[in-house]
Amino acid sequence: MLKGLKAELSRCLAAQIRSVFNVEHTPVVSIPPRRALGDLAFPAALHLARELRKKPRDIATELLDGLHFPAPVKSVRIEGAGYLNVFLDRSAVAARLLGEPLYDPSTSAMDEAVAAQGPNGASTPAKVIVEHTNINPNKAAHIGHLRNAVLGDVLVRSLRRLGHQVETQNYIDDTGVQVADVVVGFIDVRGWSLADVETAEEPFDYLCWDVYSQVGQWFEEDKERQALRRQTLHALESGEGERAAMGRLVARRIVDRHLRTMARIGVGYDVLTRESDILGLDFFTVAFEKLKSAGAIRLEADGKNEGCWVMPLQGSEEFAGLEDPDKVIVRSDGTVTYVGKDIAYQLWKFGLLGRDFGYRPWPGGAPRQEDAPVAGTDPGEDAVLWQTTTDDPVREHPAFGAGDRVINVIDARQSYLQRIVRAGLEALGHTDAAAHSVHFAYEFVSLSTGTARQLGFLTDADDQSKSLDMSGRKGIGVKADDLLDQLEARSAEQIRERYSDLAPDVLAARARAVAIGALRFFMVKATTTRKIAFDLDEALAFEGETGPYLQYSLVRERNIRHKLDAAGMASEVDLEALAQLDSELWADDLWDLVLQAAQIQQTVERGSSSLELSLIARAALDLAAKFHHAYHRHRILDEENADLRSVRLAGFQIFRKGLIDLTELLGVPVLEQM
RNA sequence: GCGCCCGUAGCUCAGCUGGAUAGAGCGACGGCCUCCGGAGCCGUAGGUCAGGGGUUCGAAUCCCUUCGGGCGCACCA
Repeated sequence: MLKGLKAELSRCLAAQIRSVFNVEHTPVVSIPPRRALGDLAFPAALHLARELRKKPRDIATELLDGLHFPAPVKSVRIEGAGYLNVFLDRSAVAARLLGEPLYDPSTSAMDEAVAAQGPNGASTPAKVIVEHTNINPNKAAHIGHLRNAVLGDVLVRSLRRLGHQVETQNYIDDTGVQVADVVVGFIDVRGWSLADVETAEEPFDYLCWDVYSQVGQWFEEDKERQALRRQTLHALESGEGERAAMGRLVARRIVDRHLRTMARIGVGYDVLTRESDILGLDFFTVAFEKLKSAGAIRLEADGKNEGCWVMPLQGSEEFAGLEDPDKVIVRSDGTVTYVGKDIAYQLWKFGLLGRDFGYRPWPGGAPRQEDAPVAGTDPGEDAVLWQTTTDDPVREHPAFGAGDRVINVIDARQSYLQRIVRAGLEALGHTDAAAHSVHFAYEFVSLSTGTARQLGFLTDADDQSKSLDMSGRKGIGVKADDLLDQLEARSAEQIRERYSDLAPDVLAARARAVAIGALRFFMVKATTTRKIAFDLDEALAFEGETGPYLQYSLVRERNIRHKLDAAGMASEVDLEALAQLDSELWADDLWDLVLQAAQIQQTVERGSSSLELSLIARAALDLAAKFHHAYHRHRILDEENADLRSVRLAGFQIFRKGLIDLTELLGVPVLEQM
């Protein structure tokens, strides 16, 4: 909302700098730390000090002489070291903010470089592909997977809000070792038939969680047994026989569970891409030919990689200092490594492979979210969730892949592999695609020592100084659904304390909304470069910097409007009348609330372009905190001065508009009551 | 060994491209419901921003270095 005004004033000041000093400078705009110093600040004089060899304050003085800013600027003053600070007509600005949309597309920082290279020219928005979740379909989702899914989902929401065309993909590695191990677990360890697995009771993902850690131990007991893993892996890749059928069954049932878990928190996808289809449609064969003819890979005749096709990396500075300057793409036994498959997949994502998947709707459709508390996530009854397929593709389907930019949400431990995939694109001459391949790297989630001990993963004898890494193989971790269940139970308990006579379904729906808000906010709040030591007590807290804190602020705001309506008073301000009110009516702390809300577009732009989504969470927190503060200091219902009531109501309306937007991006449900 | 990330209050962390008196939350202590719901608000205590150098009018922020911690550097994904 504020962005247009800032740009306008910035241009104005740039013209003044040009006429006074004859230099080109694009002034930045900030907000002073205290309202007494002004509403906007231009540190231009400080930035020009070196170039002009003058004291900042002297530069500011020269600039101020003859400087004219248009309305709604009321005055300009020099403050501090040489800031040019602007004071605004608060009522006029507030009226303008309420009348305008929160996002101004004309000032949106659309990625023009990418848009211009799009197949349809710069007029269409660039297509961004975001891949996230990507859980191995062999066990229940745990809290580490939740971090991935929530970050990916918030990124998707933010990009869409800024006007980008986004396609959300969830990659299903249904032919990997992890699925193979569970197949071995069912067939060789437990002696189950296909029918046994088909009819196994829910929760199937919980069952597999145990089978997977069981088979891990079983392999440990006798290393010879690992031959079964290799045998199963080959079966999965060829797609033939009972083991392959078992693998398909396990993957289908597990993916179904994962989709339900994610639907619970309002996370959905456009298309599920399956590794088995990448193999079945010979994507790698195509990529392999391209790599060979581009000279990007070579067959090793001797040495430790004898018989392998390798991609040399030593030419690139990025990989300088590596012990082994070559990366194996095709193993000596002829099978393809993960990186090889991923290069083929990445080529498809950019539309550079020259081959496409077949598609069909996911059986049963996209899982619905119960009560749909997360805004904008209910896919609707007729919504189709697409999956890739080799056998039975349908003719009519949306166009998938062929993005202008690709963002892969994968934890930071895989940075090296992501860089090799990018190097592969470069080696094929696709410099643009390589430049637009983004690895959204976040640090992984471990368990705090307290929580690890609480759950019995650590004993008092263990090293208590560091957190415990989760491990599916060892069965160490907190299942996503367990955490959600606990959150729901905890919030139901708290709601019951406040409202003892709620109908069970109303109580359950509210408890779900609070639980989702707490969980999603928790996952986005942390900086992505910081490892989360997951602590159950902290995650279950509903006070302080939490999702429920945001939700509660909106409940309070709603209550004011309800009371105003009940008292026969206006619960919305008249914008024209508001614009005429005296700026002095706005207390500084109330005005802070407005300024914070007015910066949302820039926060979301900065958050999504830097992939630091915690900025969005922090902005929401800051906004809610300012509201709670103003709520206590500036009452509306018992205020006798009608102008003061208007100004306060306007401030709260701007707050609501802003925080509702941020909660939608974060996927934190908004409640009427809690 | 090489590369990336981290080191800020008792604990968990914010501090954006260097800029106006280092901020939150939790925990501790003390206040505030005859109410616009206390999942909230206000206050007190608590910090040589790991150490050392450098660049600058100005450094928690940029550069170098030392010391701690984490992750990665497979014919596993």
